[in-house]
Amino acid sequence: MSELQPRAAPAPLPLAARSLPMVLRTEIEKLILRGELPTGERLNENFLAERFKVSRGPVREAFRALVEAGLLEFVPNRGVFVRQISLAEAIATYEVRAGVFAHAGRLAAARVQDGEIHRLRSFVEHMDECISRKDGAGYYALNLQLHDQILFATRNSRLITTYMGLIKELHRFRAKNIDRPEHLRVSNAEHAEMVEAIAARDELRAYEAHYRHVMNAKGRVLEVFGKRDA
Amino acid sequence: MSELQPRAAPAPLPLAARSLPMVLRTEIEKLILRGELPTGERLNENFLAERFKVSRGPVREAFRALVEAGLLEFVPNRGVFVRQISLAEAIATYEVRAGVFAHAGRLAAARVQDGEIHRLRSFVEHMDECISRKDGAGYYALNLQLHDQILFATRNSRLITTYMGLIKELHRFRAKNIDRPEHLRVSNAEHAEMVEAIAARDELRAYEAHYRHVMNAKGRVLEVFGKRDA
DNA sequence: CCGTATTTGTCCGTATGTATG
DNA sequence: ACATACATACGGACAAATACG
Repeated sequence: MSELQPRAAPAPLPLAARSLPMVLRTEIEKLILRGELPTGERLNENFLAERFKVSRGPVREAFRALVEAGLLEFVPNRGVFVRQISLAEAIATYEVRAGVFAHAGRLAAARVQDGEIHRLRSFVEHMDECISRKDGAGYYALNLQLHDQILFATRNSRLITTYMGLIKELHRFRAKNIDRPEHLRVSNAEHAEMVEAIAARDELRAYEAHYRHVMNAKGRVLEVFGKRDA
Repeated sequence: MSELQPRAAPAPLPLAARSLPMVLRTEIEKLILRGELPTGERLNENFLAERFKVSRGPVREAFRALVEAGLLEFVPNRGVFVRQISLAEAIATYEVRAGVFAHAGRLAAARVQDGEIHRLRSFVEHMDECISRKDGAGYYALNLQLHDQILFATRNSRLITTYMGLIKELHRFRAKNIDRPEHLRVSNAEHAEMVEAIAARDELRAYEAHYRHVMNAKGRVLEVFGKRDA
């Protein structure tokens, strides 16, 4: 065990405790979600294997997982591509997301704890302040936290993973309307209604509020992408 | 030949992307869903590779996909196991399924076509006849078709894949209460309400009817499995 | 249209880690 | 507890398919 170093690992990758394919799966997912791998781009097995200093086997296994997750597309004998989701597919996915998130709102209304209500309301207030300050990045970050807090209030981890899976597929269509203050005001008004419905523990009202919130977001995406994409 | 694509992304979408790992993924999934591979069982790479007359590489890739789909569980340096979903996890998944299926009912009510309504009603009638005949297998088959028909009426393929993914995870808890006629009568009464709500194109009524149907199924599962599983 | 280079698909060997007597 | 047997983990080699000049 002294000088023998089977995998001394110059390690450009954060060697997690998990297996190599799992680490690669996570790392490649990050590259996709951050947009460093453009949609439609083909992923070269050799290139990624060399970049992560591993062989092609683990890379291929990571690919299979990401295909199943809907982030990559597989074409036999040609390779995998960063999934180029069409506007029609995005609309369909937004609809599913609306149903899931509306359900999350319903469950949150049924199960939210008193302390959480205060946190939810403070998120909305701080987001209003971000709008006044024209702090789009701050709004975006708080927006993610608010949604996470609502999901957490459902006490249903399977619901959370389902929702997250849908979100990831839509990465290409997200955060494009940060710089539209009028959208932000409308969006945060919806947040306020969602939170108050949860606070009132009114399940159906929360369901409807969350449903409309995502469906309106779908409409805003259509405005932005509707003309130039099919 | 008109214009060529610049970078040739997912070119001609191969309707059946058949590669060896994909075939194996499907075959192993069938084995799991049919119960030929008991839950909790460890899957030996060599055994499966020899059984399908391939090497271990494609088998491992198929494993990764099925892990991502939630059908297998992965333990580093030990292998993959047929996922042993706990009752608590099953309850959580049933809740998600309820939200998704309720949403399907809502969309179906909004988009169903006249011809489909007749088919939906005839399914319910034939299922009633199956109950009278004590034909559990026939009821089960029609039940699947009814659910498929409702999902199809949503015109949202992403919703269908999401729902199917949830169903597969619950395979272990399904079709256990076929031999309970009293459950069947209740279940089909719920079907009738679902179909009539869709026929009336009443979105919220359809939402509630479908929601209750799955939640009641969750309750019936709890009755059967509640005592002996945690 | 053909030949060449590149990439994917598959298989196998070796090392490491785990279970077991 | 130790040694042995066995399964997984990863890398690498060869074959097949595709892309390109």
